[in-house]
Amino acid sequence: MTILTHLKKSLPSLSKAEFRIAEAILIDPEAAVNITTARLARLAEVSDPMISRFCHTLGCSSFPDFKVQLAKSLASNTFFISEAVSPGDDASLYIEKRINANQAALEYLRGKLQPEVIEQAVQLLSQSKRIEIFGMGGSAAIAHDAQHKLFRLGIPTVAYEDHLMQRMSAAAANEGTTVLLFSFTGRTQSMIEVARIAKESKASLIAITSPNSPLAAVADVTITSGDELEDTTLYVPMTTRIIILTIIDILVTGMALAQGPEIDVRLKRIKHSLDATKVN
Amino acid sequence: MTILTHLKKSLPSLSKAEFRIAEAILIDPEAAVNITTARLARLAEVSDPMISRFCHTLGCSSFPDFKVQLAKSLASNTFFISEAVSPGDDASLYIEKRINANQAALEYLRGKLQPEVIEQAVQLLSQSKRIEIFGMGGSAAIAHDAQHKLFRLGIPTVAYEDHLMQRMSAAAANEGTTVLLFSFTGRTQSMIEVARIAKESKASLIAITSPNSPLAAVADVTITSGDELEDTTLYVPMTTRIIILTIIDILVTGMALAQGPEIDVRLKRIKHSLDATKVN
DNA sequence: CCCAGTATTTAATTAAATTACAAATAGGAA
DNA sequence: TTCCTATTTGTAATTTAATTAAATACTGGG
Repeated sequence: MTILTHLKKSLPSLSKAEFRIAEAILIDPEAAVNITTARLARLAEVSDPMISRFCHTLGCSSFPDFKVQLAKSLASNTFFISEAVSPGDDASLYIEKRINANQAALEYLRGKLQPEVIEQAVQLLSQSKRIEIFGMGGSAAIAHDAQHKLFRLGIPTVAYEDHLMQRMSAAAANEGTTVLLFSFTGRTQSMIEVARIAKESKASLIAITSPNSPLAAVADVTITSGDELEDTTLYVPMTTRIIILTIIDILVTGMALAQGPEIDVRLKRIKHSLDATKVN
Repeated sequence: MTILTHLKKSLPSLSKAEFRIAEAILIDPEAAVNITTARLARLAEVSDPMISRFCHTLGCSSFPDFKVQLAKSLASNTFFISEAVSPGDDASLYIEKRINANQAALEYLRGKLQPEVIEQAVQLLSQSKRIEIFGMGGSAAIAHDAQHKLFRLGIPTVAYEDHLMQRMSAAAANEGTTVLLFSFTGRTQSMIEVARIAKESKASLIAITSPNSPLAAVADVTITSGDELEDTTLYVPMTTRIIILTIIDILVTGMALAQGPEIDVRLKRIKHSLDATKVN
C-alpha cells in the first residue's frame, strides 16, 4: 500500500496535532514533497518536532523518508494521464502520448472488469463443444485474432465476419455451442439479429460490447468493450482495440489455467509445427 | 521526461566527478533515494559539494529535490512489474497479472521505439500511392487490422494473408508502393521471399519484426515487434500483440497528423457511413 | 480537584546541505 | 614546452534542516 492511502486510512487514529499535519499535507500533496519540517509545522500550526513524530507514527524513518515515499505514491497516481495528440506534435511526443493513452486504457479496464463475469465467461467457453466467433467491420480482425488464440486450446473454433455465414452458423448452433460476439457499440442491427438466432438455437452467448446496449440485453454474459473510453478526437480509436485484445488475453489465460498442465504439451506442439517454415 | 532517463541521457555531457556520482546512483537507484550527500560523496569518491553541484547540473533545486524526483521516476518504473500467471490463480489475480503484463509491454515499447524510425516509416507510408500489407499465421489478423486503420486515411490499402497473393502483389508493386510486413520472428521463409520480390519491384519495405532477423536485413525500415519480450511461459504471447497494435496506432497517428485537418472530414464521413446499420 | 498518562512545545543538539573561497587540472595560444 | 585562462574539484565555514531531550500543557478517570 502506498503512503498516501496509508495516510488517508490512518486519519481516524491520529492525534489532534498529527491530524492537522495530515490535513495540511492532503490539501496539496504535490507541494508537500518539497516542504521543510519548519514550513509544514507552520502550515499545520504545530511545532517542528511534531512533524518528525508524525512521520514515525506512519512508519517512516524520518521526514525526508516520508517525503520520498509521498513522492513515490504521487508518481504512481499521476502516471496514467493520457493526452490527445495535436497538430504539430513531433514523433517522440505523439509516441509518448499514444503509449500513455493505451496504458491508461488498460488502467481503466482494471477498474471495470468484474472477476465474476470473467469467471463465468471462462467457464462457458471451457465447457463448449464449439466456439463460433462473430465480428464485423473493425471487429472482424479481432474476431480472427480471438479465433487464432482459442483454437490452440483444443476447442473447435471458427470466426466469421460475413453476416450470411454468421446467420447460418448461428442457426446451426446448439446447446454445446458458445457464440462470442465482438461489437463495439452493440447497436449494429445485423449483429443483434445474429445474436437472437443463436439464442433461439440454445447456444450460449458472450458479448464483448457496450453494456446497456441492445446486444448486451440478449447476451448471457457481457464484457465491456470500453466504449465509454472512445476518444473524442477522431484520430484513432485504437485504445479500445487494446482493451478488447486484453480481454481476449485474459479469457484465454483463464481457459489455459482451467485446463491444467496438459495444455503445455499442445501449445508446444503447435509452436513446433512451424519450425520447418523458418530459416536459420 | 523522468529524472532517471534524463540522468542516463546526460551521462556523456557530465564532468569526471559528476559522472562518478551518476554511476554511483545508477548502481542502486533505490538506495540513492535515502542516502545523504556525505555518504553518496564517499561512494562516488568525490567531495560533498560536488553532490549539490551535480543536482544543479541536472536541473534540480537541491539534493533533497533530486531524491524526490528520483523517487518519482522509480515509482513509475516499478509500477510495471509483470508476473507470470500460475496454476491456482483466481480470476481477479490473473486479470491483474495480465493487465500488468500488457502495461509493462507498453513501457518496454516506450524505451525501445526510436522516433526517427517512426518518422521515416510515417513519411514512407504518407508518400505511398499504394500500401500492401502482408501477415501470415498469427500476424494475419494484425495485417487486416492495420489495413482497416490505414484505408481510412485515403491511401489505397490491401492486406493479404495468402502467400500466393502476397507474391503476386509483391511482383506487381512499383516505386509508389509501400509494403508493410508483419512477421514476429522475421525468419519465416516465405515472408522473406516475398520481401525480396517486393524489393526487386522497387517497392519500399517496412517490416514490423525482430531486428537482426533476415527479414529486417531486407527491409528499408524495421520496427521492433518486441520479440525479446516473448513470454517464457507458453500460455499467451499476447503482450507482443499489444505492442504491434500500439505501433500501428502510432504510425496511423503520425500519418493523420501529417495530413492535417482535412483528415477529420474524411474520418467523420467514414464513421457516419455506418449510421444506417445501427438501431436506436 | 488532583493525579497519572499522554500529547505537545520549547530549547538544545545533531545532522545535512550549501556557499565561499582556494587549489588543481585541462585546454589553448605563444 | 610554457604560460595563461577557464573549468573543475576540494576544503573549510556557514547555513539550513531535522531530531532529541527535557519541560510543560493537556485529558480523562478517580
